[in-house]
Amino acid sequence: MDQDDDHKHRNEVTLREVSAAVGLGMSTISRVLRNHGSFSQATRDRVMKAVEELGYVPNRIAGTLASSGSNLVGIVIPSLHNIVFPDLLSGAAVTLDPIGFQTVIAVTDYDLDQEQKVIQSMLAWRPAAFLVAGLEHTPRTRAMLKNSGVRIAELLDTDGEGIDIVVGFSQREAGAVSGRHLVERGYRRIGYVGPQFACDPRARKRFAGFSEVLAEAGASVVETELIGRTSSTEAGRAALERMLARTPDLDAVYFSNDDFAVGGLFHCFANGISVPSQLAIMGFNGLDIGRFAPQPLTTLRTPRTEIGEIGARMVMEPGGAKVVDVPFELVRGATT
Amino acid sequence: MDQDDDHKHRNEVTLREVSAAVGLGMSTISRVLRNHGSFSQATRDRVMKAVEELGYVPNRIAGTLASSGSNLVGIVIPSLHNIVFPDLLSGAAVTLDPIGFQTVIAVTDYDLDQEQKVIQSMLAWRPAAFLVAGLEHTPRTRAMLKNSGVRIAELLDTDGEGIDIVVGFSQREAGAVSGRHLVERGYRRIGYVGPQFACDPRARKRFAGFSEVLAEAGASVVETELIGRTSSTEAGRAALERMLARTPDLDAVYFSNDDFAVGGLFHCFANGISVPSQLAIMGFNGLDIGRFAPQPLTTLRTPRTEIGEIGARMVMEPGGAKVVDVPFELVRGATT
DNA sequence: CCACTATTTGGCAGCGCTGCCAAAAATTAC
DNA sequence: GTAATTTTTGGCAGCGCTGCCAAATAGTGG
Repeated sequence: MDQDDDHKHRNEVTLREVSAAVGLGMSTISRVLRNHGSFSQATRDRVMKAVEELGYVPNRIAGTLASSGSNLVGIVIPSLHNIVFPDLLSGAAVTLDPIGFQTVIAVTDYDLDQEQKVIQSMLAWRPAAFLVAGLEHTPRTRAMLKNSGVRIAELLDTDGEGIDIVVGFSQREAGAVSGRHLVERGYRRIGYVGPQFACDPRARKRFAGFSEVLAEAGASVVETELIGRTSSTEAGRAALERMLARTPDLDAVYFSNDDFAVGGLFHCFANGISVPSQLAIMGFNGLDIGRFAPQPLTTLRTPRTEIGEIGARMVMEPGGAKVVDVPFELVRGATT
Repeated sequence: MDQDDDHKHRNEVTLREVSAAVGLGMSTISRVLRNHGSFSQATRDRVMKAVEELGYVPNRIAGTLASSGSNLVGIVIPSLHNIVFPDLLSGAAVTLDPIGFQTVIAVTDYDLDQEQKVIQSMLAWRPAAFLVAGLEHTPRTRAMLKNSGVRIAELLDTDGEGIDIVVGFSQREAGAVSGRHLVERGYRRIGYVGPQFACDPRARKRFAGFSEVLAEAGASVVETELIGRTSSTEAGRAALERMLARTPDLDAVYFSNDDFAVGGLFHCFANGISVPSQLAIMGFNGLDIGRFAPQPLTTLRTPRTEIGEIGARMVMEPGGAKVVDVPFELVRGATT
């Protein structure tokens, strides 16, 4: 029918219209709008008035094409359902908002092929910079990123080779610190609950550091439960239940994140298992939910907001490749 | 100097380069890449090969400018720290991803002026559509959105006048249903914990529906605790503690969301208050955390993922303004 | 009052791509 | 074989803006 002809030539107000209305050249209007170059105060007022009246909205697509430089920053994260990533975004926003940069967020669902796809389509918008969670990428992703010439920061993890800027902490070391804590407190028969390793390379690294420390101390990871996609209370609760059914004499369980750990804690409450005397529980991330549980959870507080903020800052600043280590902190609660 | 020349002319591969390499006109390359119009299989192969070899990444900025139609969908939400909104995004992604649309997410922090700002700057990128949480906007926002001619869906709330498409449920009615549940189960001295009303208009509407039902039943909201920004366990826990200190003889508390409610539950566990015999607790949203708590939380499961999905679908389809009501469901747990 | 320097303005090319239409090549019909 | 199609390809204008430079205007000093 005819719903299509507004598709073509919307009666969009363009610079030309504003220019005609004010009786000044397009370049002048453009300078005023960007507050760049020189013009008189009188001109400025007239332009602003016309812009207001006509409801002119600058077209950044045209602007960017002409000036080759967008105000877009691509952010690539595996999920929004793990609080870590919204926190990362908030941190980045602290840096980016005041300087007028806009974030374009893409979610990969912990899938490197999906990551490649979203990065490719973001690249088509020629972002000024990229923030990407993690160091693991397909070779093709890495190549695209390198060739693009776009500044890129990889966040959260420092165990590995980065493309340009890397901001995070050693996941391996975080796992090791957790393991050391449990060992020092005398736990020996320890279980582990975490996501499928294929899904989350950072969890895998933590587990590696963790089990290595245990081995050195003559303890060991007696039981392992690997959970599919979700980062949920349910999964943690069910995992602990299954694990205890198989091996009732565990004395501690290390959960790959606080959501799982809280699920575990719930299982204990619901089944009269006393924590930590019968079973100790340790989480990871330092979430609010764990901190204010009836028994505060022992966990590792990760500096995710700072990582977002620092990553964004570094990617916007000139300067070469760098690695920044942002420290985490072990928080002893009442569950170990 | 010449430091300018890499700024200006990155050695970007453009259609022209590909065209030269293949020995075909630019239009042909363009058609192949968009799989639009006709070309021979041989041509397609040659083009794809050259694209691969040169590492050509199409420039959508130019493409969009030329064709006036972007593949961007703007999504505006108040926060990422309340699971409701990531769920909304996931729902929208279900619709949008397969048809090749890219989401640009902006967060307003429950601030309508901020919302206006982000919508204005998104508009500069001429998105194909907008999804916005809530019906409350500044007059200016509403005007911009209307004049833009961009298709827009307002999500989550149907109590009020929408701009174009509205997908959600009646927040008022949700509050009323919750109130009715508590009244029917015999609770009379009831407290309410929720965010500052100024922050969250949807919570305000629920509260209105809730307290109206109570009033009709001769019960009433005896105590109210309003919480600042966060949607956190801590806030809920502290609020309940303060509330009970003032008014120990409450028999039920309605929390504006499950995060608060879980905080409340934690307070009860930690202080030996037995739920629901001493104090009943009701939440809102149907989060995983509440469902798998030691005592499953009574709550109202909200269809946020579906709302995102339906909203996105409607905004992409032709057709006039519509309101879609997506039903919620009361889930009776063990806390009332 | 004029030469001379700041300040403000306008014109034009072109960013990289797509839509349109016409030209060329391949295919079919007679 | 040629005429009539159909399929494939190329050329060109222009999307709305910005960068560059030249033109106009205002301001200064002698």
